[in-house]
Amino acid sequence: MENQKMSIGQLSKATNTSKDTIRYYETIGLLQESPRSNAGYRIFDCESVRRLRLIKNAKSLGFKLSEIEEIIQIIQSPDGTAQQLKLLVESKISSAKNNIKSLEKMQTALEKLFKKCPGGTISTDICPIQMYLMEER
Amino acid sequence: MENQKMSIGQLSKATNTSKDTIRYYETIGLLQESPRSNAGYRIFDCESVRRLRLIKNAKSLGFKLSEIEEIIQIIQSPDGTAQQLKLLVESKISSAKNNIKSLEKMQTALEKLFKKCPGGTISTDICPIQMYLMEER
DNA sequence: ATTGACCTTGGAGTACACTCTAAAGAATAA
DNA sequence: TTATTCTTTAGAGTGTACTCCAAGGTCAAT
Repeated sequence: MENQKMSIGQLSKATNTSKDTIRYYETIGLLQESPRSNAGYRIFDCESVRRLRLIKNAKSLGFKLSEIEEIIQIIQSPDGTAQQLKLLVESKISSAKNNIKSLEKMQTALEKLFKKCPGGTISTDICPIQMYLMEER
Repeated sequence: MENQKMSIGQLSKATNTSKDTIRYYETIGLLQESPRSNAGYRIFDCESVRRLRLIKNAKSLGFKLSEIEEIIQIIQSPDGTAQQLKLLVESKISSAKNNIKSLEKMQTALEKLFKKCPGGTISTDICPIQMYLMEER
């Protein structure tokens, strides 16, 4: 059970990742090329499961695939440091904050319009939403 | 000055939108086709400026181009109502809220990792960030 | 032997919003 | 006149992350 070999379909189920996605990750180098059976079938093991887990976790933190590639390189390098990972996390925090800020601005503006707009069947010509959209900014 | 005619370059400057973008908006139907000069040059007027303003304002509220097309149709239709616009605004509010929520979750998780990680030149093997990434979830 | 589920590949398609290119004609300033 | 700048088009390219397809080979069960 220690180093279980599995096909792409089994890896797909084990990690809840589509086969296409697994192959895609291989082509972009996020997953290293796996050994093949005589028939040319990919043979994965628990290392692939771990790698896919890393990718999923990193994605859930907002990292994109290119950034995850960086993370993997740091982790795999013998001279990769915690500081390097920490810096990536830090910059991701700041981009998350920026994104939140801009979404909050939108939300505020949208809510203002929502409150101002009487709704109903009145013409859009006198609707505060249309008026806002027409304003010069 | 009332209905000033202008070339695409002038419209581009007036609205701070690239010429390519203006042509692109035309091809996707967001900007209606404009009359042409003898040489085939597009001739725009202040109506185009207003339309582009609308697009920019709507974009700044987080609407995508396909949604802006909807907005324009509502505004241009004689039976378009304020209620229709209000509904679009409402659903945009809720998607903004969802996006914010998911970003905040990321931010929280990232900040937790940032605090936990000592940084420095320690190996990533004992780094809380790497550990988090390796966890099964 | 045959059926059905599995695997392979290259390549195209999707969504989104542009951005750039090349080749050509048109307008303007010196 | 000439040089520069402006405009046109179709079509390709960008970035992100897949997703789907067809045509074909493989494997396990009946």
